[in-house]
Amino acid sequence: MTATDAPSEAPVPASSEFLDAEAPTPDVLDAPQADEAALLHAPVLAWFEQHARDLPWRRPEAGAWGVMVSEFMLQQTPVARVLPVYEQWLARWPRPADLAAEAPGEAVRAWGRLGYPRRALRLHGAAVAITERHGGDVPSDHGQLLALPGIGEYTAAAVASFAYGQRHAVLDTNVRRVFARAATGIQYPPNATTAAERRLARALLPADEPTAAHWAAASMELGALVCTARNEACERCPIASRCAWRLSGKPAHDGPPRRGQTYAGTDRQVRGRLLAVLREAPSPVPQAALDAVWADPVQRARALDGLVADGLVEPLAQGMYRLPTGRPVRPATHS
DNA sequence: GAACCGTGGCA
DNA sequence: TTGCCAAGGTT
Repeated sequence: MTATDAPSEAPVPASSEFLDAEAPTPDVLDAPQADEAALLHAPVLAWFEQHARDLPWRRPEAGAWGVMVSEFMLQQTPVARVLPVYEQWLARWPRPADLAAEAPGEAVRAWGRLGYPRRALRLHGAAVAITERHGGDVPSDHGQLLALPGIGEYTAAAVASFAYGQRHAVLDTNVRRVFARAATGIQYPPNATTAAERRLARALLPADEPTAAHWAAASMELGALVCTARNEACERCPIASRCAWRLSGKPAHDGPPRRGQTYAGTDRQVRGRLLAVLREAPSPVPQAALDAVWADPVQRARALDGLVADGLVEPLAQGMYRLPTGRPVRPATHS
């Protein structure tokens, strides 16, 4: 029997077919598939026990809020740069309500040079929503997490799993790369996350809830420390003997080039310079101070308009600008 | 789905 | 020196 002639039944090809991301995937794994997946779990979990980094958001005292803050900061930003900002952030705003009580501009300022400052604004917005809608406690429900600003599929699953021990497929760039290599046998995952990857991640998820939560953290850590994008360290990999990519001779990536980002000369660079001026200024700055950071007036104006539209900058009267206060600027009225 | 959104370290 | 890469989300 094959998957093609009996779609209503679970496909039962030989081992390794659980790796076929294109095959119809049953909700419940049949025994051979489950066994195959289980062979990966124990080595990775044991490796994690030995090699997991002692990161502050993994300590019990971090709580769900600490986990959530770390996830926002870690979106596209390396751990090493997050660490100091994370510590200062949690010391200053130990609970969501503490951040919610602040002006959003203070969150943008404290964000420093982590990059993508809209994340700071969204984290502030999430803190406000948590304070207003969830009694000040980070929700544990995946759907409620997903409804918060700045939280997408990955972050909702990560918070639910890491903070609350729930069973979710946590598909970040590290896990996607580990699965692409170990299970699918290719060097790099596709540019955008595919339905096949989600199916595979669900198929590989341990059935037991706490084990699934550990698996999520362990598979991610393996991608971050061993199965990295450039110099994979197969000699330190606990599942090297089962890695489809390695066993097939590590064929080079062939698909479309992985998207590169240009930066120099873009609006993003101009936005970054403009916001840096405002972050470092304790009080509103004049237009002239912003004009100094970029020569092209057209691009400069476009970037500043974008920042205002995004809510990252608040224009005042007399050509003055500042980080957002969160309170509407009182319109000049007569009275 | 593609484009856009920062910043800095490293091979 | 420069392109690649980093615990993504939103439009």
